[in-house]
Amino acid sequence: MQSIHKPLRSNSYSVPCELCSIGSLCIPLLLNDKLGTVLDRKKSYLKDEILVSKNTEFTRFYIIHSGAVKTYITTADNNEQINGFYLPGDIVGLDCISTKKYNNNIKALTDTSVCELKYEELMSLIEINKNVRDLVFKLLSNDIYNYQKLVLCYSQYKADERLAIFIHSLYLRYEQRGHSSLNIKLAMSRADIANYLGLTIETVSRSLSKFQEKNILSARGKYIVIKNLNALIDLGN
Amino acid sequence: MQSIHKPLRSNSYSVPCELCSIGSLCIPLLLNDKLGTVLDRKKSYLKDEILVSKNTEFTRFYIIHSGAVKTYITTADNNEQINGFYLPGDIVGLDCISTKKYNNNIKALTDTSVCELKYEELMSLIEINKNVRDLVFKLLSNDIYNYQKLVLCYSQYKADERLAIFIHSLYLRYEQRGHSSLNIKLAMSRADIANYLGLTIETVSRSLSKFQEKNILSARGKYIVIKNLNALIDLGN
DNA sequence: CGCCCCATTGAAGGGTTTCAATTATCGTGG
DNA sequence: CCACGATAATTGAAACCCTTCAATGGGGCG
Repeated sequence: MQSIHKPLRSNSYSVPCELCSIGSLCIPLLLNDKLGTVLDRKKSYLKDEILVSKNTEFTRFYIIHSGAVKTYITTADNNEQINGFYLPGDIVGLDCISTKKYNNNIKALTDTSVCELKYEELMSLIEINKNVRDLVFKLLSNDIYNYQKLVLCYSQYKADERLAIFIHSLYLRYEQRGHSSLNIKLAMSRADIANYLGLTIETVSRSLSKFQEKNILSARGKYIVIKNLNALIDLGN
Repeated sequence: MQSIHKPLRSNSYSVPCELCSIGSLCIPLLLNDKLGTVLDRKKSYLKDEILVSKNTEFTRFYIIHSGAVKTYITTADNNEQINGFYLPGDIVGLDCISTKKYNNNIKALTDTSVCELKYEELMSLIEINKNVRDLVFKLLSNDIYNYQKLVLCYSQYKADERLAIFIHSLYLRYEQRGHSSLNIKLAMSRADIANYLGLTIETVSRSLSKFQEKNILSARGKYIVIKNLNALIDLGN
């Protein structure tokens, strides 16, 4: 069974540089001569490795090339609270410009390679390149918009609806990065999904089972096949 | 009874210009000669007046001078979903840079006066003033950070805790704007609070009653007096 | 192949919502 | 200034959804 899914979107999924959120404004492409000072390309981290600890000095953004990371804080009672999953093409750290510190821990969900983009050097680049400036504004603003949608998801929707929205958003995110497919390989565990959605593992599992009974999707471990995209969208209102 | 509270923080509460989120970088202060082209100061709106409708072209930010506004979308089933309250000194519209459209409706909660800051002109100002640029980056980044905290609030906390966090955050926001006081006049109704926190009116009301039984605060209509700030903070873990 | 972890499923309990009724507050006009 | 009506807020009881606790099943990795 698994062999049906595995080739469709494996852990080694990555975006070509021109499809990442930096897009055609990738700093190395713009400034070949500065390559290496602004951007350390393709640094690798192992599954469960911590890229960044909360409250350490903010020095650089992380742009996911392959794999995936989660951002989370540790609450007073030593629980994890995940507030973001980042997939290939995504940029991590935009929330840190104001605080100058990392507001979250960043941990690799699988083996992950990233481009590391130094904050200070990006800022100096902004001064001499209007396109880079506009891009960074756009990325920041888009991040806010995404969080607004997440807030909406939490405060308005029930468990089934939240999960439907979550899976659909994963579909859309892959699509935006040029991987339009009804077959999704989850980078994160059920526990991570539950935590992120403000639910328990059991509830997520039960909702997935309901979706399968309704023939909306099939879920087998980390492999999800969307069988009725419209029904999935409807569930999220 | 009401007369005890009313003078403490009335509807006419406003921040002096140097305490708003724009701070010492207020555009009119920086560029006296450009005043009027970049910023229309102190436009007034009546209670319940809609400043902006969702999906209209994004042209300007709104900086609250006095009063308050809420941002919200209307869901498919014609319900409101509030995702932000903006108090004097706050800036509205940062999420619109990427979409070039307003992502939310903006409505005045009370009679409200705002500074209207044109987007295009702010952008040209950014090119010639590094401080303005850094400020805008900071505001954007801070907005992301705030939404992260809101997401945390939703997914991790129960009704009592959410409400405690909400009231405490109002206290902190007034404090940051130079109005440090345990007496808070709510700009929004119970219905708005409930909607924002993902709860029902009844749950909010019951939680408030519990807080009063524990002598943590007193709530009378829109007037709240925090009687035990530490206990309130503890409730939010 | 076997172990361990992750995921699934079931049943009971708790918190929030829903529905309903009452009380309080605000704005308006006499 | 008080009275009135309309709106907002509070309180109660039942229903529902999600969580919690517990047990079973399955998949991945050494």
